[in-house]
Amino acid sequence: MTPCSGGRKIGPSGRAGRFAEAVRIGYAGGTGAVPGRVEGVVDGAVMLTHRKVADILKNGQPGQTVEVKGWVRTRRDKPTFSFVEINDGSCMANVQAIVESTTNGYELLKEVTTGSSVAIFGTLKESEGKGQRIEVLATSLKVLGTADAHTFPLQKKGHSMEFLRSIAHLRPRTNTFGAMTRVRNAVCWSIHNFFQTRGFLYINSPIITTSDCEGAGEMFQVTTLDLEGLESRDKGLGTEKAAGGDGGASTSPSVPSPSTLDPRPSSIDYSHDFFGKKASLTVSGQLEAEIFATSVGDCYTFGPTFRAENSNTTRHLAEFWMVEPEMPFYELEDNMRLAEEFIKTIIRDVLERCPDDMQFFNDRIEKTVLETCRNITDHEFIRLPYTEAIDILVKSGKKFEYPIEWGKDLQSEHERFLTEEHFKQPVILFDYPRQIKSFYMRCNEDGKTVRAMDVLVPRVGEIIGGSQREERYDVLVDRMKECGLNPEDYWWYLDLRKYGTVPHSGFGLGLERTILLITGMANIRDCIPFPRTPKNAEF
RNA sequence: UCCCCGAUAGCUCAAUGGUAGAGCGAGCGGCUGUUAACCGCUAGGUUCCAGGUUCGAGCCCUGGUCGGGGAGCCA
Repeated sequence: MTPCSGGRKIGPSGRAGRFAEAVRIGYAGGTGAVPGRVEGVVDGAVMLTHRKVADILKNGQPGQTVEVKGWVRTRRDKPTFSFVEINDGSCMANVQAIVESTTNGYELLKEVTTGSSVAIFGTLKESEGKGQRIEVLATSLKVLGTADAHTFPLQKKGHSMEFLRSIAHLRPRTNTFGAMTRVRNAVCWSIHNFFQTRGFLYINSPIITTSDCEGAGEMFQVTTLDLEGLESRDKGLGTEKAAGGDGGASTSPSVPSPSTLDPRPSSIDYSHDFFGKKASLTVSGQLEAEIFATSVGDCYTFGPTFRAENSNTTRHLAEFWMVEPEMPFYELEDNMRLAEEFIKTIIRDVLERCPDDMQFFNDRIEKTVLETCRNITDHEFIRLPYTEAIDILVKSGKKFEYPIEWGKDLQSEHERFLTEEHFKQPVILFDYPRQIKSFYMRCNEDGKTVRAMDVLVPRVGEIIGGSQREERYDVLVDRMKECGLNPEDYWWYLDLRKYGTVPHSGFGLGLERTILLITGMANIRDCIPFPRTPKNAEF
């Protein structure tokens, strides 16, 4: 996360100096910025010449002289003066400035349109109107940058999410995306804080991988080969598929991967490629996390993850952020306990740190988000074995589009029934049939199930997928063969079991799905600054 | 990738096969403190693209592009 402090050094120190100062303050300050708690002075830093809107609205007192800088949201003219509302992204609310005919720069008011940037110097006073505690009586107005009202796309009125996606470079200036950005930041802070306060080490797992068994989905290829010089092989969207990755379905013994089905002989010699072998963007940091969990202990990865599947849904991105903790000596029950505490802590932190933003989401986006959040923090998650879930679904008498049968993976409609209708709260499903789960999940003694777990939440579905890992060398080798995998390809993974193996567990949490859950946004593309989806990487 | 729906003014949407409309936004004017201000006036269009049917297509047909919802894959 970016240590974002209210205090920055200004003056001749220049950009590099300011950045260094910000970083230093971030480390010293520890908790980072909290909306509404912006400090004018931090750790001896030079006081800002201007104050953030969040600070003025929260701490500003009548009589104080202030300078406020930001972007104009709206201007309302009266015969002898104007109201100018300024937002700088530090909080949901705008600060209202009164620009009078006696204000220096009053003649510039024509240029003060929605979207323009201004610096206003003035005195704080109690507001005569309703709706705000305090406002700025301007003594001088400077227009930093105009925004042609004819062409500036953002208006005072609401816009559709689809339209805002088409102007992703300007949408952070809206209430919704300002709030989303602050909530996302709070979630990231909470994630690091949760693990750091529990002694987990943050592992920077690689983005580029040459492991063709990393799995969990179709991969984006990374190459420096001259593709235009190569004969087109009509790749289309993704042709690679391998086993593995948390929650991923296994490559069934009877179903070879698509790449082995390709009748065309490979004419590409990867020994000439940059890494000397075929390379891809990571689909999971789990393998790296397992290596470190079995050496330095509790750890987590947190970074971008890439899936080249041609998924066009409100819950999938081609590039998303995933948190993957991995813990030695944890069995499945410990894993579930940690996952539950993790989600609850994130939600509690966001509610505490972003109350205005959350109120906004509840008022304007989805009127049940606060209730949903409280419902999650206040109740114990249901723990339900897969087999019992099947029973509940069968006995529900509800007609589902897809049949319910032990051994088949649950469909979205089944998961939604359990979490939205039957229990009306998060459900942790565990002990899934071994034939629908990945090779690395620990086999149960019943010979039929593995120690997998999925955390299902209302509206979003699967938010966490995880498992206790198979730590028994021989069992893992047999399981790989059962899944049609060649153990030799996994020699280093097997080494972890060969030398000082320990029971261990882990899971993966989708950051954007967490944002979906907490904010009530309808589409995951609006839960990340710049969404990457099939046919979309414009910004 | 599959199924369904859609694309008209800057935005959100109307428009029986027969003159292309509204609200908001924008511009101008008015208003003694506004709060998505309010009141009046004005401007604003290659109806997604390419074909086809028809005397005539925003509307019907074919193909494409893009977008939305659902499904699959999964986080």
